[in-house]
Amino acid sequence: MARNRAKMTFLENNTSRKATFRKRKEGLMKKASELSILCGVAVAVIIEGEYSSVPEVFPREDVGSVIDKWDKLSQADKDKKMVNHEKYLKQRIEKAKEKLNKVNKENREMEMKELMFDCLRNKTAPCFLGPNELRDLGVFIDQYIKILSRRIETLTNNQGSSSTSVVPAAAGTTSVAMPTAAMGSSSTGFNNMIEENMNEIPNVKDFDLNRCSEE
Amino acid sequence: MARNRAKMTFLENNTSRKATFRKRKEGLMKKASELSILCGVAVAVIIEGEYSSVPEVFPREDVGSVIDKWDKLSQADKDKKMVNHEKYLKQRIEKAKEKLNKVNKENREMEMKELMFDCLRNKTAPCFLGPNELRDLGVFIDQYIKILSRRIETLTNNQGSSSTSVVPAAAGTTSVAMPTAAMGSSSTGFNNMIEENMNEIPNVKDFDLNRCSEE
DNA sequence: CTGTCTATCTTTAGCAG
DNA sequence: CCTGCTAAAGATAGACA
Repeated sequence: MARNRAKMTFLENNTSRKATFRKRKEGLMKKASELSILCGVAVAVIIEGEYSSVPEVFPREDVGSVIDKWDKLSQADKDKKMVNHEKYLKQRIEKAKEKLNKVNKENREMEMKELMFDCLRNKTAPCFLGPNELRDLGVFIDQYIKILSRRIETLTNNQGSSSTSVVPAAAGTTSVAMPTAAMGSSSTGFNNMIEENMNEIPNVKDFDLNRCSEE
Repeated sequence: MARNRAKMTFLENNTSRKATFRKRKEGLMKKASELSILCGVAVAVIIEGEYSSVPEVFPREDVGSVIDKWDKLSQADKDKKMVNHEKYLKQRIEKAKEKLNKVNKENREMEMKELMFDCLRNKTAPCFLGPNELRDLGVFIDQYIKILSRRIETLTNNQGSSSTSVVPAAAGTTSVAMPTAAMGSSSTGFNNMIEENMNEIPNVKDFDLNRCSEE
């Protein structure tokens, strides 16, 4: 996993597999050692090598004591803890998918936001938008206005004399059915609010899909 | 091990120790998983947590099969493989020390080389050198000249008409007792040779001592 | 094969919500 | 307690000696 990102599959090439085995075994042992030292816990690592007839074993007084404790557990406890590799990987895939969905959602939101502010700047919606996109944009703007309204309400009610410059009470909770049209004639107060928010248009986040395929 | 380098000791702070434990446990499991996949070997990791009553266990069909194989080994094989943590760390320290010595040696050599070429440039030895340093420098230059002579011999004997421009046969194998004096009146041939070598004066290498203290 | 180098990729300590 | 972020340290694949 350097120079060029390798995909996470069995290494067919004999030479490189063995080289990788040696290197990564060292790395794993080191990590185990560090975890053991930093957190004061016993750690045992057993690697059943195709390269060494005898399993490679890591640290801690003797591996036996750690193993013994494992052996003495009830079967129920073992079942609970003994995640096999496939389950482990499935768990990781699930987590990765969740993250992917979340980031995709965030991306969509941000694109919407950018689009919305573009509309405001040009006083019209981009001509490349289809009916579906326009509807989605409308829904998004509705929600956005609601959020802004709620915030305005909170701020005016709780701390009317706050130093934070907030637009008094324009563009209330009215839902905008056809937003692009509505925005073309928005009030001055609303425009001020827009100005303030212009600065915080975030960039579309990136999400590395390879991280999913790797796990 | 980010932002600021932490020393490798038990984490006294309860909160950060637990946080580190969780993070590093995940990391260790991931590494184990990867090693298992890439090299097609069975790997078992058992972590006896102070945070979980039951040991944390990693992958591979069932950990039991890996453990069983370990259990079935002869005591002799076990002793051979069952390096305890202290031994493991001592081994690493040994290796680190060897590396340190090696790098120190290289550094000294390179400093000598630089010094030598400084002498040649200025046609005299730096005034800050004590008798011992001068003697060491003399010894070094002796050796250097010998190496050069040997190379010249090889090249002139084996490929006298080679395209490689090499000084014919100056500054033979004569040992220089007081090198700085001798060099002040060196032959033109030798000076040419020096010119050629000027380009390859290497920088003094660095060696991170922290890497030793950490292990 | 065993060790060394280094450009890249991955892990993680310390913070901020 | 947990989650997410990020700068910095660590790990390592591929090439080479």
